Amino acid sequence: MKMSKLFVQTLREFPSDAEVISHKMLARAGYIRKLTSGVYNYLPLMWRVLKKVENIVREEMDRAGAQELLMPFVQPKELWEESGRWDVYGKELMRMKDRHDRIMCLGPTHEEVITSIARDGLKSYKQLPVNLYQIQSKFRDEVRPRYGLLRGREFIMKDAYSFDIDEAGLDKEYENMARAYKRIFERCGLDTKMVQSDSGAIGGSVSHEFMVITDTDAGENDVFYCNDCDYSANSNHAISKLPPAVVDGKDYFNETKVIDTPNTHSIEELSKFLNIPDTLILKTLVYIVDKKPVLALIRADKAVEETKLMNAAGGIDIRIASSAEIAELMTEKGFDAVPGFIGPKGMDGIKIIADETVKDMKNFVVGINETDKHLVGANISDLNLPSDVQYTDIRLVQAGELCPQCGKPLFVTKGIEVGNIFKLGTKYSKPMNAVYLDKNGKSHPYVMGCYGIGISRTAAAAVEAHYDEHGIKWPISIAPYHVVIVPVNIQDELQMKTAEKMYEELLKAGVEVVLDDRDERAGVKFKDADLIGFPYRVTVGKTITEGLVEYKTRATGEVETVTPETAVEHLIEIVKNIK
RNA sequence: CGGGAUGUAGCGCAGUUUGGUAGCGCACCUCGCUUGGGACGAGGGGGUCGCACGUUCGAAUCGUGUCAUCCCGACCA
Repeated sequence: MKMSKLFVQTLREFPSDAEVISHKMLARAGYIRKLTSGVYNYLPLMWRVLKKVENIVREEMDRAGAQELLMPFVQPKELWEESGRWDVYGKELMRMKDRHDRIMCLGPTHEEVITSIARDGLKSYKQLPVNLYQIQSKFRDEVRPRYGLLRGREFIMKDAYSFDIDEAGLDKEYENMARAYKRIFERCGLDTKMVQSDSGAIGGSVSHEFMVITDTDAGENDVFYCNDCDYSANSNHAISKLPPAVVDGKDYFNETKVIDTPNTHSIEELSKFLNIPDTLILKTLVYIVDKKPVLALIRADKAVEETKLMNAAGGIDIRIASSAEIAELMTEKGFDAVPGFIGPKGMDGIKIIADETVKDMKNFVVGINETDKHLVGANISDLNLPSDVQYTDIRLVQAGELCPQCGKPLFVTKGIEVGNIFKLGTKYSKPMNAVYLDKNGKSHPYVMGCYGIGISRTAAAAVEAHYDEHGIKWPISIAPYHVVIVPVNIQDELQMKTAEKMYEELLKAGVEVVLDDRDERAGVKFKDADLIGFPYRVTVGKTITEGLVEYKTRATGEVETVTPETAVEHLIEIVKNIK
């Protein structure tokens, strides 16, 4: 490709609306252009990168035994009603009507469609197992798209779905996919950590996410991990053992009684006022899960993990209640307390979920729905709670708590989720009546798994992982081109001739090469080469009179002076060895 | 959906307070000069000032409304 014809416009400055590195770099270097919020044009350089990522994914999926197909982007409402997700998927599902007023949606994921395909085509146990995948655009109407390609509304995803006769088959395929994923991300130049996670709207029991670890804002997930064993989990799923703490208040309270605690609206104020550790306070939080109030009880030094709470409540939407909603709830129950004094006592009819660690608390302090008062020296039995209180893990893990597997302290870091794998079981096959016949002619629902990789997000994550102040440093496996040849002065006949000769030879050898034939000063070409992120740069300058060119490696900054022939040989060798 | 901010040329911005011919830098076109880290000079093209309504002799500027975009909090590849 001649640079003069390459469709790219680099910018002198970062666009003002870009926040994270990958967005800034990709926009400034002319890879992407925003069309509307969360929706991007992939310009020629970007499209080359995306195709490379796709091809790596394709090769590894095929190698793992999966088969590629392509499903429609537009899907009918009826299919989503079959799985039951039409009513639960929420506003991320972009819904619309066609000209006949039939209700349709844009595919945010394809479990329904693939299950409908499978049930038509997979009738016998002899046909199983099968793993089908596609690489396609998805649309999720995110509440707040941001960070460029990292959280777009329209994005490219590889989604695979496996069908097995039983759990054992699924387990095997799950491991198979986990291995394939590891290879895929390695080939894309990304270090990933496979962590346990919540399975969210996709559903199912077990799931893992592949995280690119980062210390920047681009990592939207908190990942807890252990240095002494292999435990690691997304914060929405992480569990821990707690280090010892004061949970029995017998040294502080010798009887159970209501006392005045004026103006103690926060845990901090309350523990200071009573001069007790906050581990002795039972905190009550009001959440709204699927429009209904839920009380969450937890030791006051700990925070609630909302996803866990939502799952425990069996909901699909959760948020903390507003003070107006709390006031309304108090009125409804005949109380007159403000936040800070809310408690579970007398809240019959409201769903109450307590963190399991609450069971260990004795002689603690708790709100009793009376402003400026608390009950001290209390035990659960004093609260007359309804019998259906759930005790389960709803606690947000904090760094320093202990690993659930080996008991050593946990660490926290941020991660970009580039892929995930789910064990779906029969979540879709059952309601959609997708069954096969076994040896005895008996029908069973398929046992399914699903496996996603964000193609566009993976490319963006690669930029987050490989850049410097001058621009992108693509791993060669996914770089848009392998090398740029820069003749310093295109009016210099020898320079230009040498550059063109190398260009032809590299092209012939299958090296993806750009010749910067623009009539620009060298500085401009160097700046653009760094920004765009060509893994290698060959500069043909004055030293060509001595038969030498400069050979520069973008990733390391290493510069060598070699003959054009050597440079060409090097490059051909390197490209041959790209995995 | 709450809270904050911004909409003026492809990009980055000034002008709005105090209404009066729409500007600057980069990018783009032409010519000259220059050629190893975003040179320089001269000339040029490009904008219904987000949109609508209103106030006014006159609106980028004032008012009302609306839309869009971005940032901070709950979702997910």
